[in-house]
Amino acid sequence: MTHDPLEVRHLRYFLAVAEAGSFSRAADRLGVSQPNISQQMRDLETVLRVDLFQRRGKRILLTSAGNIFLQHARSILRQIENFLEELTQAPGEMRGALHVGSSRS
Amino acid sequence: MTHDPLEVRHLRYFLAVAEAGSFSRAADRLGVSQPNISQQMRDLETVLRVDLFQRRGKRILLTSAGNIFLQHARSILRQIENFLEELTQAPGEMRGALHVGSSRS
DNA sequence: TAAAAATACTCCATAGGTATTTTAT
DNA sequence: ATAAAATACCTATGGAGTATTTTTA
Repeated sequence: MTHDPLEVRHLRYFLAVAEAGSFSRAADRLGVSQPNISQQMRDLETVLRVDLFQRRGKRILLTSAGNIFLQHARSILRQIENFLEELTQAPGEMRGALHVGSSRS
Repeated sequence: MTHDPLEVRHLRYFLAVAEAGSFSRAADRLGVSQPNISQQMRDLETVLRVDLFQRRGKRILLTSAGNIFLQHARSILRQIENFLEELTQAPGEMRGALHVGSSRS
C-alpha cells in the first residue's frame, strides 16, 4: 500500500511493448489483453513516477527515461534468466533429493 | 499452473529471511505475517523447483542452492535499486513535464 | 475511415491476514 | 515449556478479461 513495488511482470510487459512498438501487438505476443497492458504500463509509470511513453495516437514512442528503463529492464531480465538456469544446475539439493544424514521420510 | 513466475517480491522476502535467519523475524521486519512468508517461500521453492531451506525445527538453514540464490537475489535487488535512482534523475521527461516532440526512434 | 489506446465495468486468482496446531528445542 | 513453522481458513486487492468508446494517422 505504501509503495506498490516494481515487479518482474512490469519488466516483461514493458520489454514486449518496447520491442513490439505498440500495446496491442505486445498484448498479442504475450497472450494477454490490450487493456491489461495499458493498465500495467500506466501502473508502471505511476510506480516509477516517470513517463515512459509518448502516446502519440497509434504510435508508442519511448521517452528518454523509457529508453533508460529499457536498457536496465533487458539487463535485469537477462540476469534473472541466467541465474535461474544456474540454479537448476546446482547439484545436491534438488527438490525431492534426500536430506543427507536424516532418515528418509 | 505451468510456471507462476518469479517476482521481485520473492527476492525481497527471501533476502529478509536469509538475513533474519527465521521466517518469523523476517515477517516482523517486513511488517507482514509469518504464514504469509512461509507461503511465499514455499511458492518460491515451487517456482524454482529447488529446496532453498533446510527446515530443522526452529532453525532455518540455507541449502547450497539457497546460498546461490541469495547471491543473485542480492545482486538483482541492488541493480533494481540503482537503476530506480538513475531513472528519477533522468532529466527532461519527468511526470507532468511537457513532452517536446523530438521524435527519434 | 480503420488502426490502436483509453475507459468502464466485471471477475477471480492469490497475496495477505487471523487463528490454531504441530514440531523440535 | 517455548518459540518457531506449518496448517487451515478467510478476506480483499488488483491482475486480467470483455465490451465499448475515444482518438489520430
